[in-house]
Amino acid sequence: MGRKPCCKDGVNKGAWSAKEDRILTNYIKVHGEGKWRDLPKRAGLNRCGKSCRLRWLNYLRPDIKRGNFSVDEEDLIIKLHKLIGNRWSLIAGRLPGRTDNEIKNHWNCYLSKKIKAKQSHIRPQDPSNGDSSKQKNSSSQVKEATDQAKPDDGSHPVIRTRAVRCTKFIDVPMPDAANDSAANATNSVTPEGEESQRPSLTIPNSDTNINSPGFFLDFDTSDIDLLLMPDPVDASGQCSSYQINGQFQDHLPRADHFADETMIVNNDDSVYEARSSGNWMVGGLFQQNEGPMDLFTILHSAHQYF
DNA sequence: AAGGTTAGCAACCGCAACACA
DNA sequence: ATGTGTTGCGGTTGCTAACCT
Repeated sequence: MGRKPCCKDGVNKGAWSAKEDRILTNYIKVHGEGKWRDLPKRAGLNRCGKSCRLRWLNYLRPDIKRGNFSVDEEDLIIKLHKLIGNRWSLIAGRLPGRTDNEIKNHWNCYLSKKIKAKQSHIRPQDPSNGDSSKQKNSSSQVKEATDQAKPDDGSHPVIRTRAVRCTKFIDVPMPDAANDSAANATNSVTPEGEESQRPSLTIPNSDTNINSPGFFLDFDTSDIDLLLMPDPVDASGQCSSYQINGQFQDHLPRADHFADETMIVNNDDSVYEARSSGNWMVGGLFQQNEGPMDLFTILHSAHQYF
């Protein structure tokens, strides 16, 4: 047996009337969002729950910003789209008041073409591509927009982000011998009886100085093969060292910083996100001024304190 | 003025992830 | 551990107004 169909026959489809909007808005004001499946019946609407949810999230929500996209918003969309592709909800999460649907539409109708025009201005059209002035149907336009997510050289394909919640931040005074740490990367057992400086345990929050020496704890390292933290030295977003599967690399394939210290990093087969102010972290740059350090070594050292 | 085309927007659909029993 | 229901996401379609010929 399959599941019950979401929308029964006989429910209203298409554009919402002002009356339906009013009923839905009033209902959600009183009862709150959620339970979308039952909502139409309880609210007295002849709509399917999915349709109600969409109408509320994309149109009726009071915090939705209407009107044209600002230049800053467009820049951010372009930048984020370059990094993470068609992940509209993630992009929308960084544009307060904008919905994923609105951003997607704006991209498909306007931004993708704007970028394409810009690129063809910089790079003359490949003659093998045929006559670019020919009309294109809407599905091929959408496909083009989707393909914009793929870098031209194909070197940094975006797959998807993984996020791991961490609950502890260890503020560790870096040892003076930090410059030895890279060499000790695979063997950093604190000698018996040697008094180590005890790190202070804090809960990461918006005040956590991610640039201070230290690291996040309490996430499953078995599922992480790239660990990064924002480089306090290099504000351009280019990090000078990092590791994948325990191997140090010379240069990050690509990295970017955002105002809230989020960093999304592409490498050959993964995308990771680190967000310090939201207590989220997936990997991150592992770089101290004195030189790169092996995260797992530090984690091992730190675990002795817990 | 009329018909065709394009752009912008709202909504639908299918699928996958998640939650929960 | 598994099955089922719910929710969220991204792709796509359809409608309408504006613009063009």
